[in-house]
Amino acid sequence: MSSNTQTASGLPQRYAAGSRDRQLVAALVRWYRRHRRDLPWRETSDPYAIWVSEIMLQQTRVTAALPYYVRFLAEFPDVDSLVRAKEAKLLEVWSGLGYYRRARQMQQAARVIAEQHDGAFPNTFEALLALPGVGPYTAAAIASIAFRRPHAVLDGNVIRVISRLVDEDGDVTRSEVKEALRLKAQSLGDTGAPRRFGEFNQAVMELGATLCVPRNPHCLVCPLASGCVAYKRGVQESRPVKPPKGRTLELEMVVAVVRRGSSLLMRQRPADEALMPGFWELPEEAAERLDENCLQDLGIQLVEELGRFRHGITFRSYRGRVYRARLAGSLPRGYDWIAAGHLDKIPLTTVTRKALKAKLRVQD
DNA sequence: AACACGTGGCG
DNA sequence: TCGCCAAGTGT
Repeated sequence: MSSNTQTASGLPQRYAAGSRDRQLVAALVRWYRRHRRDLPWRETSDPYAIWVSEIMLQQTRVTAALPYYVRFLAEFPDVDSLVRAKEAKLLEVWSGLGYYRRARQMQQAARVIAEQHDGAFPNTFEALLALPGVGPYTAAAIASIAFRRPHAVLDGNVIRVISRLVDEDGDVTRSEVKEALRLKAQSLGDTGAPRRFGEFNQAVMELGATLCVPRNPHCLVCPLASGCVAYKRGVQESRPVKPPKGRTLELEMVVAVVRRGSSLLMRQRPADEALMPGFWELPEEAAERLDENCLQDLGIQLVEELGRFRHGITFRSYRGRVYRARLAGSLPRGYDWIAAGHLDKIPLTTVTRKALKAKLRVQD
């Protein structure tokens, strides 16, 4: 499959491959070897460590993932330690990185590896794809980087680099267009050494992350410039083509700081909650419009505004206000008093971390 | 197929 | 400030 330039359905491939491509790929790999960033997951051949890095890098920048990667591997150095990890510890280590489902899925995958693969890391694209949290991108990345198998990755970087290279003008959110780009990436990688496909994949991604960036790409120093159709036509800034985004929904949010001595009123989100299960948070309410009575159902009366913050999730944008508040009735269901000194030992939602930070700013 | 999921950096 | 978007996956 890897060297097949036809689609499974027998459709003709969309972009031609030739000896020109081989030269471009060679130039790209030379550039990569010279300019690649020193990153810890590039210094290991341990499939487990490479898997951890690939999961963390999903929709996440290298600079954001870096400290988490180091901490995670120190805390959970192998499959076995991840299987045995306490959920609270896992979430604490992941807290702040985002997409928290990834952490739980990693533990599920670790269990699958321990139980169904006898602890040996799966080493084929198909077996990797079967792991929770591992999709086509991550399976191809691990297969090529850790196991030297010839599978092209398709991520945001590859989409950008290849769509510019061939001047793809179709909407890259469409699956047919993405598949055409993936096939082109595969055929490019197939012009090089099969067991170096991982290096090719990383070279394309590194190019996308550092030179072939969304705005103001550095085409003058790009190793692919001589073969880049979009650059030739001067339309590189207009590739890839994506549909316009819908408008974001503006919402208000109120967060209450209720103190008892040096403790704060907080609740742990239920384990079956869709959004950030198991995380701790201050009492909060969100709606289009909120007044000072908004937390009365919990018996909470707002006293004084302490600070403001903003928070956005997908298409929703929250304007948050933090209030000093007091508890009129008894302890609301699901709530507890948490010692302030304990806050750095439990996983907090980002809204709560932002609220506490906004409050500190005001009180300083 | 279209959405939801988090967060931070950049122009 | 604000929108874009980053080494995607699951539903």
